Amino acid sequence: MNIGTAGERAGLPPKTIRYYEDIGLLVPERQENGYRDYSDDDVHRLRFLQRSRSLGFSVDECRQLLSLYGDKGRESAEVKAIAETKLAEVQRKIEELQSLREVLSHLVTHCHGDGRPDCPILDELSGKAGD
Amino acid sequence: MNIGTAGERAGLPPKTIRYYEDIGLLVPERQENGYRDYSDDDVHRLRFLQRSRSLGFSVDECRQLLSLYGDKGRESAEVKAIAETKLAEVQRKIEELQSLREVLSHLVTHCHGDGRPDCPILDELSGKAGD
DNA sequence: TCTTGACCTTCCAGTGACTGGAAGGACTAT
DNA sequence: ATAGTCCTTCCAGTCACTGGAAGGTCAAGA
Repeated sequence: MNIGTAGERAGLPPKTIRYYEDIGLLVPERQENGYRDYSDDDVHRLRFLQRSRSLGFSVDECRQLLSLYGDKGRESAEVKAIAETKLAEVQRKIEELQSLREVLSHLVTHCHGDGRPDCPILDELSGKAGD
Repeated sequence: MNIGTAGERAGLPPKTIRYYEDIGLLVPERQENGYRDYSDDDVHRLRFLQRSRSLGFSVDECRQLLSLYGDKGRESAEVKAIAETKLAEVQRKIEELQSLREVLSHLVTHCHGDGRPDCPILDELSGKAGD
């Protein structure tokens, strides 16, 4: 199967799939004409990668997950540990963004937003407003 | 004032400050020996940049904010618009991460995480579990 | 058969916002 | 004089792609 078709089935652009090959994530067979040849199994792995990436796993984490996926003798504890770490990271990011949201929404509601040049947002950013 | 001192006062590493100069965000005077010379006003701007960046504004947005900050005749509406756009982005990111958290925490709680090789996380990632 | 257009190939460069490191000059303290 | 810390520039690397150029391959239609 050509890269375009594989990409469609896996939900990934060909560019990305070639990149994954470059970094050794998934190296397909080649057809006689030099085109990459993806098997159904490859497409499965690509979809696996697509899902993992969209869940926020780094490419390196995906590499681990993929090798665990292919390893019949693996222990699910390893996989769980990776997922738990990621979950904690996501939680931390959510909290950071929430406090960021508080500050921004405070700024926005206190700015009259008309033609007057004085602006509480810039005042706050510049540190005028009592840090 | 040397770059190290300016960096300490503004909460930014010298490398970053030099980078900001490279991209034309803040170009300081030079001392006779060739060292960069930061005024108190420069430090103020650097702190402004540090705050804005940590609030999630892109460098380009910071550039806009900084020029509005220096523009006595600006309208606060412009500033408010930038902040509102950013607020909406932050909100969207929070929502994305929350749904990501749901999936991950579902995965984690359903994985027994022991020596057994079968693992619901990998099953889910591979698409076995009914997509 | 020719041609068009879509697909494929490789390679190189750019993104954003830094960060690391090398090589060398300047300054301070002892 | 010397050691150590700061400063300079320049180049390269990060992460995960993405864009584009130049050229090869293939399938369909006139």
